[in-house]
Amino acid sequence: MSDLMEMLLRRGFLWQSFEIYRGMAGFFDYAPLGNNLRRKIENIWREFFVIDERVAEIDTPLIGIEEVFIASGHATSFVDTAIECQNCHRVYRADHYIKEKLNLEVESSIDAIKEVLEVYDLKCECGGKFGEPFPMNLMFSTKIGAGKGKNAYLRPETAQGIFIAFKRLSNYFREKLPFGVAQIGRAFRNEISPRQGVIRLREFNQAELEFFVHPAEKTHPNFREVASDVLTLVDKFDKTHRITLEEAVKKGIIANEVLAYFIGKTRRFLLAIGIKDEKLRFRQHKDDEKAHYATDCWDAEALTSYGWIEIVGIADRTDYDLSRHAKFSGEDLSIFVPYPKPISVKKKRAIPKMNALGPAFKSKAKKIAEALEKVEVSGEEVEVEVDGEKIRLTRDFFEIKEVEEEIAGERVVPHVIEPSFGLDRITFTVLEHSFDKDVVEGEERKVLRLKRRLAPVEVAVLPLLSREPFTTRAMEIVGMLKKAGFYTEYDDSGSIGRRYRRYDEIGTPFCITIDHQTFEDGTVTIRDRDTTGQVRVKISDLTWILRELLMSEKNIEGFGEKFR
RNA sequence: GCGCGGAUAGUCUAGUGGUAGGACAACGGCUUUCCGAGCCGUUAGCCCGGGUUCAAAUCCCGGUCCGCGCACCA
Repeated sequence: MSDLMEMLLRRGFLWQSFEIYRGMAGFFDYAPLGNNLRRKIENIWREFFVIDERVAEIDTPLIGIEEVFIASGHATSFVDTAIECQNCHRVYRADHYIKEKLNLEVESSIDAIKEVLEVYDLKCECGGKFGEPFPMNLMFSTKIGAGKGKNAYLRPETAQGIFIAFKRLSNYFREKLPFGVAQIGRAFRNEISPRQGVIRLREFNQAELEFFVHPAEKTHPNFREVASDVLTLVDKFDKTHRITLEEAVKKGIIANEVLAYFIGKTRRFLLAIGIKDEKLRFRQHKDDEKAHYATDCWDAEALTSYGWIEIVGIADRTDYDLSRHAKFSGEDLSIFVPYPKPISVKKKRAIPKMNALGPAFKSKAKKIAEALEKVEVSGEEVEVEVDGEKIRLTRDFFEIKEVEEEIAGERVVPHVIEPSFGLDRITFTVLEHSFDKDVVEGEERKVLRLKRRLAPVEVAVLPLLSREPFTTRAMEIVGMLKKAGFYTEYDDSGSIGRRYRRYDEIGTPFCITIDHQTFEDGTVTIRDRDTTGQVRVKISDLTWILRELLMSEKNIEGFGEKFR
């Protein structure tokens, strides 16, 4: 086990779930410190992707009814049929293997695969025979209600809850594009063999933003803010670019400005929580790598002890999801977009002659007339559809009149740009990029150089001596700091040096020490985790000084007299 | 899922069939006090199930979990 993993376990960042029942792969508990860290990361994410944008956050059920995932495509592309070679035991996704070997599109059902295997006598590359095809269901299924119940799945991504609520959401945003909807929550994938600790989980935390834009206007009002940021891009041809976002869009490396904007914003967010720029890159998906819904997709990848791992996916999902849900639900999920100026067009319209229609069509005449008024006329005859019946009408039944019509706008199905964050991987990457060792007074120390804002314990209060009156005074200060809202710990166990190390290890940025001088002039010292330097400040100033220090990365030396 | 290796206290680890030991950590006490000091004490462990054996942490089988390789990761 790495030094970091050992510390995370021992000090209470991450624990294996179900440990007393011997555990289960793919599940982790967020222990007290890890839980606090992840929550703080989530809150900074909110600042970047909700508060700072035209974005609202919602929370939808973790359980989704079957219809949702049939429409979204997960029920077919997520529940794959697998085949295993009985000789070399390699497992393939059956439809992929058949496509590759036979160039045959095949339905991913067990029966269809079985038939293809028999008819074409398909063998493994090693020459071995395949066993019975079996389902490889990546969604957890369940039933809602008693008895037979209704088929349902635990959501494999948070996004679908947003698409489903689209009508309400577009109304909430007063039908004006662009807008975005965010959701932070759990998602579930029944991975075949999760490995690599928290990198691949069966239950994981996502922060997703669905940003809806006009398909013809993939621009973002704040693009200028990030346009000149320089970053590392690896395109789908594996070519590495070190360029500004503006250039990347201009050269067509990134398909559009919204995508580029969120790539830039994502990078700024990741840097703000302490991920190292030199260990961060954005990699474009190759054409065969993309999900079933995406046209262009960029992953933020971080360099960790597991190599480069995907921590954020930024995809242009186009109108795939909204169109699918529109089709499967029968609801109109488009949005009316007015033109800057109404366009006037000349059209030939049919004016129904009721005195001819009436006698000829009796009770249907009214409906025919209504249908007739809606169609555009091109020739001498016109066809209308009434109650599923097609009726041809000659000029005897209508007159033609040229009219000028104003068209105020059009209905469009928005495209969606989706930055999707894997919070567990991000939290882990932050820990890895923050974990450090240095030497203090000739001794190696472990120190977690978290951004101050992220520290799970923000301040530790330490009486220099573990006896009166130091302890009581220290506990009073703890009470004061807790009331002020700081995550505060009190600790009088062991020598002062030992205690400093304890808090260095978990990334606590500041230690307050109560010493002899405290009782002479009402001051204490603040010790900085990274420099181990100390300044002496008045107890009455402690709250505002800590608040200011924690919100920034300012040097403590500006806040008091240097002590050591 | 397959193959190889592993699992002993909170953590790290010694222990080749016969009394499970240490270090660090934690906790209590004494002492000391501004960078993992010292002394005394306490808590605490053989992954689970089965088998072989008079006797299993140790050998065998199965499972679980962890690591690595292959596969999978829409």
